[in-house]
Amino acid sequence: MAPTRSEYSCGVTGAQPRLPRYREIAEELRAAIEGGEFTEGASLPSENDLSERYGVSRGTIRQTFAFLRAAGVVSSRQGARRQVLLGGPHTQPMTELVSFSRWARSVGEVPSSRTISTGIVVPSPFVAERLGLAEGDSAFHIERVRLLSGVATMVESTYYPQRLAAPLLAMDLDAESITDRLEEYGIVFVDAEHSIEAIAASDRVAILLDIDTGTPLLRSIRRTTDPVGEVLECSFDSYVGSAVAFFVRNSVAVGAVSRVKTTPR
Amino acid sequence: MAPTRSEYSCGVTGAQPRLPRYREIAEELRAAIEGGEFTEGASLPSENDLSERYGVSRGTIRQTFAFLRAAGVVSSRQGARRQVLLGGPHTQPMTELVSFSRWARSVGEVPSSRTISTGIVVPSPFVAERLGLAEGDSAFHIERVRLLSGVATMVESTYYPQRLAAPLLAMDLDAESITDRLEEYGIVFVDAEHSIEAIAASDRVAILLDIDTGTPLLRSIRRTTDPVGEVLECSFDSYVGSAVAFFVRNSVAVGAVSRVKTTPR
DNA sequence: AAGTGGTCTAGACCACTAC
DNA sequence: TAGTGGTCTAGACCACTTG
Repeated sequence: MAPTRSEYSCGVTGAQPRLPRYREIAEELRAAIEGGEFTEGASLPSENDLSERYGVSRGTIRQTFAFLRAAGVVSSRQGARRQVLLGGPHTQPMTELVSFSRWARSVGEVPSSRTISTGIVVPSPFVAERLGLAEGDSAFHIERVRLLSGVATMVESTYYPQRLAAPLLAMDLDAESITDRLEEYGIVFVDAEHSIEAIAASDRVAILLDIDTGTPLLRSIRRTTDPVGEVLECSFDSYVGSAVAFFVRNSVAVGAVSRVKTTPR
Repeated sequence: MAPTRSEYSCGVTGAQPRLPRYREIAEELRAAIEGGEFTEGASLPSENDLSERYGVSRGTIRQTFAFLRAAGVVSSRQGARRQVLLGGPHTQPMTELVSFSRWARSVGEVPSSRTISTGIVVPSPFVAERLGLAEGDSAFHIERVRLLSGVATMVESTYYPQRLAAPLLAMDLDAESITDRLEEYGIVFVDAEHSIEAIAASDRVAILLDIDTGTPLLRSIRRTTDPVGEVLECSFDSYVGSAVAFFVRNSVAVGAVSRVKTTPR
């Protein structure tokens, strides 16, 4: 039988693209969990309960749970009710993970930045390969110190493909979120790879962050791509070790993390 | 209509539980990708192609891709063919992420370990909370140095609930994989949370790892639970920073990683 | 305009859990 | 044994991309 939702197609409120039904339900459940209606370890209603309650098919409810599970909010095992996996850091990861500004605001801090240098450079082979450039091709480079409510927290050294140089040069790098502004240009970050390691602060970075040389830094090397798979940036983010951590939740079913042996570069 | 697979129920070969069809197909596709049949960025066959080729419904193929996508193997966007997201570190993360031994073998190294201490302790409130213990309750503690082909690579300090003390005491900790052995007891690790940060090596850890005090370490605090949600371990793993990194791939759709502000402990 | 992935329905059987 | 989640089918319409 055909779907019964007469309002199946997009609303014309003009606002946002409207979430699919299974996402709406996911957000309601997430809100209920964060609101304390279901505490950590509590059992959630069954799929049949929910499909009746929301007037959707069981398949839709399963989509909802697949989403919440990937987000690390619930666990499930065959035969038993699903359980809540503690609140933990709330998750809206992709955008927040890529944008320092958005993340900072989401944790209640005021983000700011101090630009150290910008310009066209010929990147190292390591970066060139990740940007998909031929050897000798140049890239646009920005180096910034990022501050959390006034405290220097990270040094960010980012390489962009040349085609992004124009919009980037037109921005006030210290005042706006690059990610937000690029989004207005229709440039969207959809996939990212992060390599997370611990390194010692170089003299240069130590001065920028106002710490001692050799202090442990948490460095994330990130490569971000757009919907078509084109590389948008390759960034080296060095965080003051004592200020930031990465948090990962994974289950047998969903695995996006792995441990790798580093080969000296 | 009912499913047409007459062999729908489990085979009786007695071997392993047999993978569901969608996983079998996923492994075939993964093998094709790793075998170079589809290179990075290549387009994959359409869902209709594959459902015909494998003689399954489109829904099953979609399950296959949901799995591969969560594993970070493929990307997808509405309207276009799915693409291969580079080989990267091969993924069988959960088990490998939890077991140092399995991981070491999977990267072609020989794992070994040197036990520093074992015993019943009253853990810190931080650990007690994570193990789900009341204040003052005791836990079983094991501290080991882990070596990769003879090189000290990590110090592992793990707390287990008391009920695991018996099986643990019966093992030869330096010779066997705890994870593997516990699995034989029917104890399975299904969910894990990792907090990843950079710290400086203490005097004690420096001696154990044969490095200088203050050297950057990559520390992962892990909490692992079984299918019912009972905590199985809380572990502090400190890796020599130059030896190991964590690798994460995430997309807008699947987010298991987040960045957190650390509060000094 | 044709093709592709995204969303949704309705119904079936199975494996496992809990009582 | 009843209930729950896991797997699978068959078919529908939609939003989006590509030629």
